[in-house]
Amino acid sequence: MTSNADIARALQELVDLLVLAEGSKQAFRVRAYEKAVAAVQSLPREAAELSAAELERVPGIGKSTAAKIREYVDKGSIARVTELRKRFPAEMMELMRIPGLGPKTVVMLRDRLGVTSVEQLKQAIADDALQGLPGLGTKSQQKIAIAIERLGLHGKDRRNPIAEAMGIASLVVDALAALDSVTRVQYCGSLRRFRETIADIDIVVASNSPQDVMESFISMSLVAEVIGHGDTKTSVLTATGLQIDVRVVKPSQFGAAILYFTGSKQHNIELRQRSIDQGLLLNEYGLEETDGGKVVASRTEASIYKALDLDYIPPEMREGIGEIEAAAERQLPNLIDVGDLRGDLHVHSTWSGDGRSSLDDMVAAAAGRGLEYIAITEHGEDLAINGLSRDQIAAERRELERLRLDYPDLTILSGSELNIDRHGNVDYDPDFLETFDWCVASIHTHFDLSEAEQTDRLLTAMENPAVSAIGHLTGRRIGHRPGIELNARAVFEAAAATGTALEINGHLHRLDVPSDLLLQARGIEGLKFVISTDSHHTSEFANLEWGVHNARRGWVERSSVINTLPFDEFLEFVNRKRN
DNA sequence: GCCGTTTTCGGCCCGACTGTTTTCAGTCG
Repeated sequence: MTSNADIARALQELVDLLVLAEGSKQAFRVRAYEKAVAAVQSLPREAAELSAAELERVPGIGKSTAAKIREYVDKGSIARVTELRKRFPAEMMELMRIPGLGPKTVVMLRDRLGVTSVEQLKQAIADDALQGLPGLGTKSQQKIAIAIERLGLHGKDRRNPIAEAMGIASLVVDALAALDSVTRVQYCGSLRRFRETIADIDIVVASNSPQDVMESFISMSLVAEVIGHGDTKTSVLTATGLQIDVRVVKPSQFGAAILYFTGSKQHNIELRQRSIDQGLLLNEYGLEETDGGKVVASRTEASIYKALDLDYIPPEMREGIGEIEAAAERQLPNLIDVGDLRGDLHVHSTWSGDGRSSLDDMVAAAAGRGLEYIAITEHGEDLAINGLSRDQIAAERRELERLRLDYPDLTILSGSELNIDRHGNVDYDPDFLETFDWCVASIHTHFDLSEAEQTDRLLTAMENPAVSAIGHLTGRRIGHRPGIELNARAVFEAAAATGTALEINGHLHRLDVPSDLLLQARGIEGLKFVISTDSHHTSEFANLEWGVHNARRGWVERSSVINTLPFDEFLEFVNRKRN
């Protein structure tokens, strides 16, 4: 069946083509289809199973888009797209990837110079043919030449794994926060919304001395090149081509500024529309009355949402997929905070071949974080090199006995991270499996099976009474390895039916279950999650926070996360499946 | 193209920066 992701991709191509046809990203038709893409992506049902009439009832999808979705599902292509492809072939679309080149310029280059590919554009620049064209001078020609050289390094569609971006953002935030003239600093953009890949880093600074801030920023050693430098806004590139934008505002405008720079674009548009409807104007400096300009709110994000008669919407949810309507109706999900988590059920130590902190250190770190219970889950014996034999597990359990005496306030479970083989079987035998308090089962091999095979092996693993949770569901490594193919809905329904929790792995390289799949899991009765760190080092208990961010992005309710429960209730969940 | 308890037509978010301009178009977020 055609997946929602497939349909969204097809519509996105239509969006990209229409930008050229309409001459602007802001064209209403472009924006309408853009909205439809987001609607399909966040649809909790399979769009392919809906009739045109049903599709039209989805907000953001009208008569024309509904027909195109049906056309794509039924015929595998959209006539309008095929027609536009002839006008704007793929090579020409490539030109749109060059930073600084927009639809107007791309079309003009074709009409005036016959340029329809990057190679032809390079030749035209070599021939000095660009300058003199309307709106283009020597500088434009130079900038385009440089941008072509860097294409791929930091083009418009370059995206960086969140783990890399988070590290760099933290460096800059810490450096700017240390300045005397700075009162607040916050990274914003897709990083704050906790998207898994980040195009560039946006940082907002509250200060009355913007010049000081900008000078400190551009003198940082990680800055390789300054690409834009104004009174309040500076853009730079790092040596690896990652773009960082710093914007300075007055402390009284900080809330409005971080709201604006956190986005998403669609969320901002909807907030501003709502403002207009209430006779207000919203920009990055504040929310003010349209007539008179009296500022209604600006210092904090919360005050702006309140002034717009909305519940506070956390950054992770600001994607323009219905969160504003939900906030208006007081129907936002009851989201989870990191402080709600009482336990971590996926922890390794050096007993596992890939662990990097000792068992004693891991337990001490967990206790230090104030956790009430943890499961030590070394790799199962089937994982070559890293896994533990039965004898090793017996030996480690003796260590656990000693540690339980040392940490009376921490319940320490003897667990395992089992390996799901290609047929859905796991390590050890049923009798030995019963001796564990908690087992999470994960896929570590055979990433290239078909969707049906992957789904089957997961379903088989979930039927095993010893398997209390499925670890890092898709097995993806963000930016490095895609996840396995799987029928997500079938897996979610089986997890709910068998009483198997799905792990939300908080490792920044994983964030797995991915948030887009979590959105699809909304409304499945009885489905439970466990937010885990997959710690291999004491520092990685911080992954609990990342896991929570990812869960919030997926609108996961606190009540569906089992490690928010007091230990005895958590144990009830485990035993319900075992008995 | 989508949407609507004041609209089925006429709206549709807002501003910074750059390079080309002598007041603005294009791009970007």
